[in-house]
Amino acid sequence: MSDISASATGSETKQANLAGGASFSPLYQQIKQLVLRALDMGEWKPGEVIPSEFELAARFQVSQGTVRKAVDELAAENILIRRQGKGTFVSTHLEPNVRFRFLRLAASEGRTSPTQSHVLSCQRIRANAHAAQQLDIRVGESLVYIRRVLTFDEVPTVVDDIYLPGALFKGLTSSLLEAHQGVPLYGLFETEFGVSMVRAQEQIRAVAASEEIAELLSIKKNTPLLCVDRTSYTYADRPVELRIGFYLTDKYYYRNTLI
Amino acid sequence: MSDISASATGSETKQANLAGGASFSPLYQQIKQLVLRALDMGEWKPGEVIPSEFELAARFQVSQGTVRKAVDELAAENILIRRQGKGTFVSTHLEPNVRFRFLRLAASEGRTSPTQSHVLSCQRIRANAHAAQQLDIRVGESLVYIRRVLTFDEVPTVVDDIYLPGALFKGLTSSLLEAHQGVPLYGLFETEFGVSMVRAQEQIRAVAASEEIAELLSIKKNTPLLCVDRTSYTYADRPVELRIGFYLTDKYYYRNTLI
DNA sequence: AAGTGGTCTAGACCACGTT
DNA sequence: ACGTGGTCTAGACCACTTT
Repeated sequence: MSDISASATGSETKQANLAGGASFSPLYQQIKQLVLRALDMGEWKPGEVIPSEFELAARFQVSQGTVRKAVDELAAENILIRRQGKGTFVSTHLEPNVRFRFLRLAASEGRTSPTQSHVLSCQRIRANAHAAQQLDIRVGESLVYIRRVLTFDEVPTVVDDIYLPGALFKGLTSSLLEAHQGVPLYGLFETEFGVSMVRAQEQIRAVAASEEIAELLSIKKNTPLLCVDRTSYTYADRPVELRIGFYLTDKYYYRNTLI
Repeated sequence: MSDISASATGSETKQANLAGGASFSPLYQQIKQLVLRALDMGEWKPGEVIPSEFELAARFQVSQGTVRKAVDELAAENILIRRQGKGTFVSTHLEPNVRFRFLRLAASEGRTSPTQSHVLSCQRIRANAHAAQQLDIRVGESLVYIRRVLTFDEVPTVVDDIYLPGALFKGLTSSLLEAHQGVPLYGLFETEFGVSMVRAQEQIRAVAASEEIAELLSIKKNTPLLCVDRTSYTYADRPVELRIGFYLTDKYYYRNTLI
């Protein structure tokens, strides 16, 4: 990124001819990466305003239009939120409107009443090979393991098994989770641990409910469930969460838009 | 859209103050709608080039930058494809790279070999209440009903039940489908019937395989399957296909990216 | 009134593909 | 050499929010 330095005047074009030689990328992509890096370093926290387009333009020595294009992409990825007249803000999982950004279950009919979350377990374990690979850590390193049940409209509907790198989530305990009842997990991760989930990849299968899961959802063994395998990433595209969810889909369904 | 008429000179701004009064929308959104309308009218067919940005700018009496923004959005929605040096093309389901744009099943391990499609049924039926509502037609109107099985790597994996408005798909018969073996259905719909699927909405559940479906997939009854309920839309956002898919997910999974 | 993002325009040059 | 999309800049005005 060291090629963002010289200033341009008049209509002199500043095409991004990198010094390194290896990879080329347009200026606005470089700006985007710089903004992402600043977000990753915690320079601006979720919910806060970032500097105006002109301030960023001055800081990075480019025109406002170039900053705009970088911010446009980050806004399209829900990482930033523009608010006309007010500024551009860092997205947060605590805002009511994007609270369930990553929960794709919708009701077959009618409303979705307030969701309830019950934590059944929160303990430290050691990473097995699969978790280590997915989370880009070493086998045997510390993990936080959380099991919880989500209840929609009084009906237990989701069992989540969540695995987090212990190094990033020091001090995450049952009592901390209990102390933040009603706060979405991803919101708590943001405020308490400075870890923002920005993107996730899911793999979905149909499975038969095990005895264990069936009991938690008050259903019969072998009831068909969605098994949703999720890996979540931060600003810097590092994987920081592994989550296996079992979704009961008789009253709710997983919705998706293909484009 | 009648407010796209007067020409602007110099730095005189042409903000989109509509005549109708009801709804306002930025110029580039109006251009986008005009392009969509042209696509819907079949002015440019899938695979063809559309006019250059400057030509479109002249046609709609706006600057090239405004056309660019409209085309940008359409390209982001995979409706148009930009090719530097060549032009902007209408997307098609026949291109190898986007052939399986709407099929989200990926292999758990390794490759996905050529998919085989076997049509089991293709007949005219009358729309029931549900289909009529979803497809925005009247109960009792003619539908084309197709049942087919998709086979991946020699393993029957998907059963699709497809419902199409008869009025749009006159002449769609088993023999026509057989005559186009190897061509994806959506590709055939484009070339033979001028119907382009541009967007789709899916609702996913886990279900137990019925006797009937189990037999088609060579599995045991009650095996858990993904049930994927899809409604597909054209350029003008009219629903033109209803599809219920049953996916066997022991070797394949449904993948999804959350942003 | 001042500051922010939102839109629109115009012109320059670059990279790619075709002729 | 030419035409296409891709990038970058600069300046104008609009709409919204806060002071």
